[in-house]
Amino acid sequence: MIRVRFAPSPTGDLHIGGARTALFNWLYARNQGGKFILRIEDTDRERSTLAANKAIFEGLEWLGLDWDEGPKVDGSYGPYFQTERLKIHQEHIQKLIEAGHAYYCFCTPEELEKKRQEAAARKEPPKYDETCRRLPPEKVKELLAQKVPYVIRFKLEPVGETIVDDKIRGKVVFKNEVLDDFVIMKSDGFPTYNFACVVDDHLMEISHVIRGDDHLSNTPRQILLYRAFGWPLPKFAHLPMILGKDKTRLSKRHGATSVIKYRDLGYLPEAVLNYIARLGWGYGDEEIFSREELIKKFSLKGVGKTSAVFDTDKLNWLNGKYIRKILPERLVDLCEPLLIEAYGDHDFEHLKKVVLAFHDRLVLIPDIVPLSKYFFKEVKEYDPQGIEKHFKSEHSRQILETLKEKLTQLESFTKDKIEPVFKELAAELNVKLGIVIHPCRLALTGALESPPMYDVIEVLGKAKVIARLEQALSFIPRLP
RNA sequence: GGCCCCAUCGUCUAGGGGUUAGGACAUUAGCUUUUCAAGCUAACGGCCGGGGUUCGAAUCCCCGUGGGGCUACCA
Repeated sequence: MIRVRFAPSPTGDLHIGGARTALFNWLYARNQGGKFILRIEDTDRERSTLAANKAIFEGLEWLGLDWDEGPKVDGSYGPYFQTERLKIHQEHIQKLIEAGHAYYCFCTPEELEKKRQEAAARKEPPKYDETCRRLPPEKVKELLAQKVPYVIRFKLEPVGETIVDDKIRGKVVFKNEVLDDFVIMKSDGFPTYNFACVVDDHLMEISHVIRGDDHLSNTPRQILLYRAFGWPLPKFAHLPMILGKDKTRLSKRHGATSVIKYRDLGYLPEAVLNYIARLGWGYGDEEIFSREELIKKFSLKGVGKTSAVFDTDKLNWLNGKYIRKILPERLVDLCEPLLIEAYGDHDFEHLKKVVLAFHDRLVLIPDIVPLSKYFFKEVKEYDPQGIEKHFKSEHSRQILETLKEKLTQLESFTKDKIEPVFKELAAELNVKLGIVIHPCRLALTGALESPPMYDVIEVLGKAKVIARLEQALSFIPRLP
């Protein structure tokens, strides 16, 4: 049985990088018919917050990455919050101590920091000097009795090498002598990442550890722990990192990095999902993948080794693609609250027509607000360039005048009835259609660009159209 | 500093000894004679450098360079 997990630490929103890791795990599980497990690594008591927990669930849920076991979903391998597994971790730490694989260390952080600096000054690797590893048992007992704060360190034999057999990178060899006696339990009694991760992955029977590249260097330490326990190794797969424009690790400096922020900016979850799937993964020449296609086509073989730069332009393109694909009702649902917020309550049928007029031209959902302004607000001013081009020309006044008359006479105010009016007028004046349309567009919208003219006229409605033509007609004579 | 990973257009990627090095985003141009988008077409643009191996290297090997990661009582 394939069992994979996403194991974020709740110290902030779900980041793009984390979301991509979650996605690849989820895809692998779904593709292989395995289980996707969510485990919250909250052993950093200082930085973990409840709000961050919620934010992670929210991000995953928005992307539709459902987990088979984890918080809110029972499984038989719980608990899924690491801090609730404290007893389990402590028991395992005791086992290692008893087996002679771990020991108490009473060095203070200050002492360690000092030693590190000294080592750096001597240009030596800042390894732990094993002071406490050599403490006689009586001394240890004494210090424990005196309640001197301590951590537990893993007793690492600095000989031989540890090979990480990675599904993406192949065999990676680490000499054990470059490692040191790392801490497995902090002085607050909580396990460190490397320890808790190993114990939980084993107990939860995780078959594949798929995680970011930044953990590759941690893997030999973890493998040594598996060995000390006598446990079998899971398969490892280290994903390439996601970088910002400047090729450094993606962070707040690069703008929006939290998945939820992308929702708030007006991106569609399927667009974000599609985009991050293509970061580090490819499938021939294909670019657009539905969730189902992603599940069908995903494989670890398709995952590359090179880090990827997050490119907002391409995300935007995808978002536009997906917006054009979604059902009208959904687009209306997405736009309605934004329009109401900007322009107040409006008749739903009218609002619906406005939104659909822009279906082809949105990149981000909130684009609807500025684009549709003239459907909700009066036209207060005209584009200056437009005035020059379309209000000062030979026929502009006559055109608007005639349009007003002809449109006033129209019984039904629909596209198919509106179109002939323009065609006839252009023919009468012997000018191109644009000559008639441009001044009209400016008069009705104040702008140089809009959806197709007849659509705008129909949606605007007769009363507003006539009123705006009159407004323009009284404006033009006042022009210098 | 030590150790580890990585290197194809600006960006995401396909290709893994013999290809005109393919696609996508972005950019530029053209077409859509109602604008702007959308759509379509085209152009621009790349195998980090140096050594090998080979008849032949973007592809395999080594070195260099560049970028990233780890080296915490963070995960």
